[in-house]
Amino acid sequence: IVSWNSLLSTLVSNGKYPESLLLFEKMGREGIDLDEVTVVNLLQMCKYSADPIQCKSVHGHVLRRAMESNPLVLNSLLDVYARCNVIDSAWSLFSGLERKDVVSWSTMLVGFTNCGRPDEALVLYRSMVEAEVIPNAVTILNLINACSLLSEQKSKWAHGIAIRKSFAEEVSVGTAILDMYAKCGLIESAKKAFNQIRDKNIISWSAMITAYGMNGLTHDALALHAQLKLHGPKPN
RNA sequence: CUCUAGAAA
Repeated sequence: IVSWNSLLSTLVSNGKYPESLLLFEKMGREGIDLDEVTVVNLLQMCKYSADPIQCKSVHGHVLRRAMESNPLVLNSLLDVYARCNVIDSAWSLFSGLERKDVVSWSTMLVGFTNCGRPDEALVLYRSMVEAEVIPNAVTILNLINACSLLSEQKSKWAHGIAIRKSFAEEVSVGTAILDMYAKCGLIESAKKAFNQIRDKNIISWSAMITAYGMNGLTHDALALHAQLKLHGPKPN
């Protein structure tokens, strides 16, 4: 089963969607028992093909095999529902969870944001705090993204949270903050956020460069690009 | 030896 799973996993991560489906059917024919790893791999493939029907059928397997206790399975399922235009299914699954971890909450947060309901993402964040779940860098990142769609006020509020939890100098969070300000046209704030990032990577640099570009500061964009070539990080 | 959420373009 482990070798089947690892084969399936490589197919899925290379985007070989039809091939993985074939492999899956073959597993069925050979009488291989699906375990939770198989299911998670299948869900990954559903999410790249954004296929709610497939997703339902995998959900069926989950129920049939009593895998509802595996958080990895549930969280992947949640994620797939959340991005297959069936946010409501995601929500009802989420509400039914007895044990929600940071990943469940964060997944739900992105779900709302991607569905164009960032206000509900904020409401969700508040419930998360009430539930005393500790947010991590990913959570904050998603919160920032939600706020960047709302208002400048909310954005600053989210930035404040990032600072209070000392996530502001984390690369990924810092880059999100930078980008958020860039989209509001607050180029100075974006620049400050950029400078506060500890270990800038390619993504932070290119975010800053396009930030200048978006605000018509072509000269600064080019200057930064030159600096990047001098002492910027290597692509990774 | 296999599995879940996250940032720029």
